[in-house]
Amino acid sequence: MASDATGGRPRRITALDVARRAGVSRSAVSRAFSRTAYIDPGKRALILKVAEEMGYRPNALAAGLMRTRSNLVAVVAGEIGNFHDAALVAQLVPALIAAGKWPIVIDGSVDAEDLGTPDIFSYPLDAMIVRGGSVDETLVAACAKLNIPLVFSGCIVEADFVDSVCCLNAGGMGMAADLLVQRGRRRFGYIGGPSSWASERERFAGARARLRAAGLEFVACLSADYTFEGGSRAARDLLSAQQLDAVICANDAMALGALTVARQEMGLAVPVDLSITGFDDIGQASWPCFNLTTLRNPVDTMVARIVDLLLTRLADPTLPGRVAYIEPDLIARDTH
Amino acid sequence: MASDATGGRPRRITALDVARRAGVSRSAVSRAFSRTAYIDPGKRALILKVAEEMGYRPNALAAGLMRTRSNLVAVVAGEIGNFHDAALVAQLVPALIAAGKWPIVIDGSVDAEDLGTPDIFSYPLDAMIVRGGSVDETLVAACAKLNIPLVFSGCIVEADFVDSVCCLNAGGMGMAADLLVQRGRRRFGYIGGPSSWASERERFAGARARLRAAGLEFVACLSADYTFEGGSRAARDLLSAQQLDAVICANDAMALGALTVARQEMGLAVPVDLSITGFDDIGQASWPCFNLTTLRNPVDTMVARIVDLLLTRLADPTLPGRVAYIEPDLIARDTH
DNA sequence: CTGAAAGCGCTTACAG
DNA sequence: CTGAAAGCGCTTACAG
Repeated sequence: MASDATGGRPRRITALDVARRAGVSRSAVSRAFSRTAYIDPGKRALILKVAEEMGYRPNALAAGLMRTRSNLVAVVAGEIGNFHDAALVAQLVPALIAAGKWPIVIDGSVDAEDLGTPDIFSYPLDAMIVRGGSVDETLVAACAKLNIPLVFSGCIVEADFVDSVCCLNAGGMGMAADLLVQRGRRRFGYIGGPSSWASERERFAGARARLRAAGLEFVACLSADYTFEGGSRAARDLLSAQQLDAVICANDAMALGALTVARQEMGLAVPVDLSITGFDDIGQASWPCFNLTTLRNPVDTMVARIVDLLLTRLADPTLPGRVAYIEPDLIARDTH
Repeated sequence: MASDATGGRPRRITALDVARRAGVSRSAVSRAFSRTAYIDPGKRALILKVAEEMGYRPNALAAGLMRTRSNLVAVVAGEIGNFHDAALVAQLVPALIAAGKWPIVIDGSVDAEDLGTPDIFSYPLDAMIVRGGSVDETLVAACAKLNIPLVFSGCIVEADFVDSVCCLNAGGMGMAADLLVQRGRRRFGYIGGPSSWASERERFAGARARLRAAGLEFVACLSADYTFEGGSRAARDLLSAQQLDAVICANDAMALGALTVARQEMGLAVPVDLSITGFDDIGQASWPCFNLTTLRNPVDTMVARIVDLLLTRLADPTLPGRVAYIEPDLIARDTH
């Protein structure tokens, strides 16, 4: 490795280093690493061999300066502690890499406004993928200004350069409500998330609409934070204040908390005395100790749609904003 | 935004665009965005205003060509589906960003060898952080050749440019074994992970050593895959073949699976008939339906150590390889 | 098929 | 305090 005048970290091997050692021009080295460029096969082999020996790789940062693509994609994982969001990111990462894009993962706490702090928009991103139940207008504005395509997952954004993939929340929750009504439940409680989230409002509206269609209203509604603990607290409050025979929860984590409180603290038999449903079908929902009745919000389909929207938009940036709807499936297990 | 000759995506605004509009040189624009450079305050304000209007940000890729740092750090998240590893990545991401580094997250499946596929080493990474129970020699060799500092979490790597942070696995499992021996257990089973993992071998050895100190040996050992389902299967096999009064599991996910099988399928009362312990103290371990006795492998401490090792090494790349050991805490809940 | 040259967008001595 | 110039490491027309 080449030495460094400052005496610190040795500098990275460059194409010129390889060119000198192999007795060719830097252009030849560049061509040896290019799929499309013309170069004598024997010469290419020699260059690749010397490069391998010296530990040379073309510097993607320098190459990116010439190309129109950086292959860098920012992934904003709003609630990375949330089981379902974590599963999404876990599957999205390999899918992006397989598509030749490197995911720079960011948690929701990063402030897009503050120019003084590290700024992800310093990088010429190919695109940004955002997971979240609500739209961060600052992000959308920044992407618009910088002309960075945006893919939203979790809610629908209306803008020219933005694509969205979104679960049919209302329809899904409607199925849960229908199932419970049909089973004979009449006194419904609801545990939701922050009503600032579009996805939350859709889920609530979907459940309420189907209850109303059956001539029913929620007896009580509480909003929590999409966590097991939040669902536990909400269920404790709800079930001690009201006589209920069904609790519809806006996601699985809260439903599992509610289920645990109902059984262990309230001494209720689920599903004999009480029905509980969730949303997402996270891994834990199918654990035999829970066997939660829920709606599958399929991560694999979601990831496939996101990557598809991303690649087609990169291929044609002039495309109008598109929305991919994802159909949730009712998974009727043992808690309804 | 400037138009593009090719008619495709408009190109990004450059310092020259801003310079022209503001009537200054490109150097001045560059200085306006630099903390250290001298520039007239009024001129800086003007430039920043024009830049803001035009949506300009210095391109980190071009800037990185001149600097010694790219601020890009690769995070290899071996088992991103694993609850404990997922929690680690979830906390590591904001910690790195707060330290001014952007995490490019990679799943373990990415092949470091294959030059044809997308190659993370094309980017001049400041460092690489690897989470895993075993060492990928290919990665270590690649980092050595490219002089990229490496921080390992989950096992110890002996090399000049590599720092490791590692839980005291043997000591932790020893505490679990001691607790159960002291409680009067005599017929021990063990559910471990792949024995190719150093962490797995340490955990097993730690438990066995303390059993032997009490004159005991494991009655039966099985190795699974660190998942709830794997732990369930192993427990089914173990408990139907052997009469056991304690099962030590190498992680929490497997312990929760084993606990569920013991109670629901085998009709065993835990902790009356059988003790079960885990390792990690993942969030689910404290759910009231489990209340698992386990060893806390503290994610926050681990993340703090990783970032600390990273920053000190970047400050002085000549440092010898260091190891930060993390003390696990016995969390005695209700399953022992 | 090849090398010399221009240029990608930035930063940083260098003169002034 | 400022601008013109050199240079970071690469790619890509341009002549040959």
